[in-house]
Amino acid sequence: MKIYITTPIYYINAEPHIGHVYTTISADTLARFYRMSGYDVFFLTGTDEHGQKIYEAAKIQNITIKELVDRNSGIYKKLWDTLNISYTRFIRTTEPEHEETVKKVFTKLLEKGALYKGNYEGYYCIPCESYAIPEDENNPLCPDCKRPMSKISEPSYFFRMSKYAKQLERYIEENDFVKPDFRKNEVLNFIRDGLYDVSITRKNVEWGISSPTSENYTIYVWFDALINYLSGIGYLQNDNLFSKYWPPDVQFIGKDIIRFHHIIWPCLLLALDLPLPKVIFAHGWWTSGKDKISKSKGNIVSPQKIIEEYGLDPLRYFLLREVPFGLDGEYSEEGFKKRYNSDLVNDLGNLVNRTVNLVETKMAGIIGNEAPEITLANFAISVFEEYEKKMKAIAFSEALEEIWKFISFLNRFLDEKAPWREGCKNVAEILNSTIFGIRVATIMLTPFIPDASLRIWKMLGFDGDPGMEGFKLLNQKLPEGIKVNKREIIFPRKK
RNA sequence: GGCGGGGUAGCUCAGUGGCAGAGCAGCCGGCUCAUACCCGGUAUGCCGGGGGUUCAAGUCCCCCCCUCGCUACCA
Repeated sequence: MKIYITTPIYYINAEPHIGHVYTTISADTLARFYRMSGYDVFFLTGTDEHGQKIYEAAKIQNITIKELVDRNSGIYKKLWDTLNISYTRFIRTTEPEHEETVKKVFTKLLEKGALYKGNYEGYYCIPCESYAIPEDENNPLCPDCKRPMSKISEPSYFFRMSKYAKQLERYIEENDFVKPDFRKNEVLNFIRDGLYDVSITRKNVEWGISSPTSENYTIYVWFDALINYLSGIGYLQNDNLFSKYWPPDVQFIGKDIIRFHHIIWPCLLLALDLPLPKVIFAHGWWTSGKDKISKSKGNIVSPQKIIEEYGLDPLRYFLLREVPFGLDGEYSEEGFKKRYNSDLVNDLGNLVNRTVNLVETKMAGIIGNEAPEITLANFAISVFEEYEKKMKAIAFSEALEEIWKFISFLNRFLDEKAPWREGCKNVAEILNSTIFGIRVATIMLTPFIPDASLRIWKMLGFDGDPGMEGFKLLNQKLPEGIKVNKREIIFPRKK
């Protein structure tokens, strides 16, 4: 069983922010979940490095383009290392293999008659370097930057997208391709209003892949960028790899790039006679003080700062727990701290700490391997079933809620059994069962908070790594004669 | 303007025509192995407004108000 997961490739002209981090952590968590489920996972991410803005930026900074793209791409790559992102491949659009694939795709589409030469007439925003349709033709302003646009006319290759509208409409109607569900109608309406052909080359862009034609055109960046999902697994280059993983099972995107991914991208694949992705999931935005987080609004949320203060896993946890995946979320320091203290410190951290403490004081640190108490064991099974269902539906916050139901159960279990009480008969059974429960919770938490989970795992005295061994560990009884390690506070209380 | 969501407790939201709910926050008390977890008790609502159907309406129908998306080349 294979699964192919992608993130967008990130445009290196911008500094990575919480939105990039959110998409990538989401994809990573799903990738880890499927790996633990025994799937053969290919997880692709990378950077988008072409376009006029990159060219200008290098000029302004007085460095070569190569220096600029290497440096900025490196910033992303390094950040993903910091965030524990388990990508299979980090693709860069400036790699020769990618550039070659883009040209091959262009040629293939041309041969199939999916591209034709035409003339682009419309409005152009010089500062944005983009074609756009202004709201008011009498006073054409850029929909993006609100500055005046000029009317231009230039030859261009067009992609015959209109031809695939009906086919795409049917695919969307009949499949769970557009996620979340409430986006489905938006996309269908858009298609039903009629699709235009889209221009895919530019005349005046100096930094990009040149078209494999006699004229000197540059392939427009979005076209170049979308092809990464193909070139990343060897399309037209490595047939074994490609046929093994194609089509994508889950593609993560932000809601701002739905158009490209739910319309243009599948049309492109239809033109190439390739099977369409199973799911493209558009997540929401993080806001702060009700505004979209952006540099210009000055309400930047720095992932690095959060990590310095709380650690990586609390950030991963917060992003996926706080908001139902797909909706917008409000970020605030107070909200973060509340989640942290309430869920990670009070519920999970305290459970682990009190249990290990009891094992130390009541059982000299040794855990037995008798079968766990029956209601606990049954609850563990039903929680995992729900968890698995939620994860497969990419409902991260709900999956975490399931885990927390179980963590609450374990805290209650301890309280009701009260193994610290004088004359408590079955201390060993109670504590072994609780440890068994924490072990189950830790395994389920691993895709979300791999580092903290492993630390808990080690503290309980278990060998190996649940991230490597996967969910099959759930069916095993506890190893014999395990001794817990020294107690450590995994999530220190804040303020 | 067109299409589609929402409007229910302080906050986030669940709610199949049949006694208005959960989580978090609050208050009172208990328990206490622990990074104060758990238990018991308690408060809080014109369920956006108006009309209708019904023995019975957050729930179904009609009208209105407010709000948020989408309405093509922003990676």
